[in-house]
Amino acid sequence: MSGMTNDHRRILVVDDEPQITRVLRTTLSAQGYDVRVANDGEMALELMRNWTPHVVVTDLAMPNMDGVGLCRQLRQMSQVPIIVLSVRGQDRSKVEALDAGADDYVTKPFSMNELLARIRAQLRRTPAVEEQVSLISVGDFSIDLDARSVKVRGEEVHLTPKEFDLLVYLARRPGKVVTHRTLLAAIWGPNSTEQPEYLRVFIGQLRKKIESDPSSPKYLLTEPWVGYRFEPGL
Amino acid sequence: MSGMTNDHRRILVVDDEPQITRVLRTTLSAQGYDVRVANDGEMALELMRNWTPHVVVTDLAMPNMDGVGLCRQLRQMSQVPIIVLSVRGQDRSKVEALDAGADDYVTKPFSMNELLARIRAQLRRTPAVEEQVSLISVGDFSIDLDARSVKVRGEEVHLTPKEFDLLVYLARRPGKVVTHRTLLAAIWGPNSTEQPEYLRVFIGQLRKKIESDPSSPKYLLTEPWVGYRFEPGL
DNA sequence: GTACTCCGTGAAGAGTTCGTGAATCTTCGC
DNA sequence: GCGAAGATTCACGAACTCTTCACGGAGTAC
Repeated sequence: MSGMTNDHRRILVVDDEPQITRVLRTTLSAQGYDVRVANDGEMALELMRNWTPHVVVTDLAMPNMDGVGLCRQLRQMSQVPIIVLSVRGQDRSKVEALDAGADDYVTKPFSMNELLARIRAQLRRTPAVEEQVSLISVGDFSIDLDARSVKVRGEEVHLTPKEFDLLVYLARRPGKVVTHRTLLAAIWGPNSTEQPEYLRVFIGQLRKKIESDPSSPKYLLTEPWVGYRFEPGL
Repeated sequence: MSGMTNDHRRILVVDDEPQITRVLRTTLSAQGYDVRVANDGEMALELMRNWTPHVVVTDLAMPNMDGVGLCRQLRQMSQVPIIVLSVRGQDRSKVEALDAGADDYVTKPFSMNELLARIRAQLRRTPAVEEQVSLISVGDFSIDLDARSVKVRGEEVHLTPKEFDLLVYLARRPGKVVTHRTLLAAIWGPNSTEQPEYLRVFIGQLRKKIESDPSSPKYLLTEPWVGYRFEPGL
C-alpha cells in the first residue's frame, strides 16, 4: 500500500466536535487526502451535492440529524462508502448503522492507524475512474464536467447549474430510466423528493435548449409514471 | 433490510477450530445463506476455484497459511469481500490484514448480530448475479430492466408500468405457475388481494401487445382456478 | 339442462401525471 | 439599492394510465 499516492482522493468528515474534526483533518491531510469538514448532517448533504467525496467519515451522535439518518439520506443519492465513528459499542448501534447503509463502524477510542487502514480498504473498492473522466461524450452530446459546458451537435448551449446537473445525471446513464424519486434525491437532495414539479419544469427547460423540436423530444424521453430516460442520438 | 431473502448467497467460512465453524455454519444457514467451511487456507483456495462465494469470513490464526496470507492469495484471483475474525485487537494486526486485502476486521469475542450486519453491509456492495442482470433474455423475449423496454421477436413494444411489472414478475419464473394471490400481492401490494379483476384486464392488455394471436396465447398461459404461467417460446 | 364460478373482452369514467406559460421569490454582482 | 439570472411555485389543458363495470363464453357439478 505504501508508495501509493492519496492525492485527489476526497474525504468528507462529519462531526460536531471541533477537537475531533481538527485531528481528523490534520491527520488525513498529512496522508495526502483532500479533506473537508461538515458540522452536521444538513451541511454534509449540502457538501455532497457539489463535492462528491470518495469516502464519508461520520460521527454517530450529532445535533439535527444523527449518523444513522445521514446514512439513510446519503444512500438515497450516492453509493459513497460510509465509515461511522461512535463511542457506543453495543450491537444494536452497530447493526442499526450498518443496516442504514454504513459500510464500517469504528468504536471510539480508536487508533488512527486502524481508521486509516479502514479508509484504504474502502477506497480500494472505489476505482475513482469516474472522477477522472471530465468529458462525457455520448451520441450528439459532448459534456465537459470541469468547464460545465455542453455541446449538442457541435453547438454550444448554455445551461443553468440545475439544468446541467440534471443533464449530467441522465447522460451518465444513457438508455436507462431514472425514476422521479432518484432524480429529485440526486439533484435537489433527499428531502425534496415529494415535489415532482421541479422535474417537469426543468425537463421542459432542458428540452427547449437541447432538442431541435421540444414538442417531440428525441433525447430527453418521458417514461410515464416512472421517470425520464436519456437517449443519445445514434 | 428485512424481507430480503438471503437465498443463493454463498458464504465461505475459513477456520480451523470446529466449535467456531459449527456455530457460524448453523447461524448463517439459519439466515438463509448457503454456507461451506474450509479448515485452512489451502482448502479455502481450493474451494474458491469451483464455488465462488459472495463473502469470505476467515480466522486470522490458522496452520499452514494464516488469514493475512489467505487475503493476499485471494486478492490474486478474486474481488470477493473478506471479513477477518481475530482475537488479536492490536492496531498492527488490523492494519496488516486490511492492507493485505481484507475488507473488514472483527475482534473476538464478537456479537453474532454485529457479524451478520457486517456481512449484509458487504453483500450490499456485491449484488447477486441474478440482480446484476438487468437484461432478462428468455425465448422470444428480451427485457431490459433499466431501460424498462421489452422486445418480442426483435420488435420493441411499449408497456405501461403495471404491465411491465407483471411481465417481469412472470418472465423471471418461466414455466412456473404463479397464483392470482401471489401476483396481486407482488404488483398491487399485499392489501389488494381481494379483487382479481385487475389481473384479467392486465393479462388481456399484455396479450394484445406481446402475442401474435391474443385469442390463443402462446406465452401468457392461463392455469384455470390457479393463476398464470409464462412460457418463453421454444 | 341448469346453476354456478371463473375467464376474456370491451369500453367508459375517474384519477394521476405531464407539459407549458407565467408569476413570484431568491441570489448575486454591480 | 438595483437589475439580471436562476430557482421555485402555481394553474390549467392535454395525455395517459388505472379502475370499474357489464356482458358473453367456457368449464364444472348436480
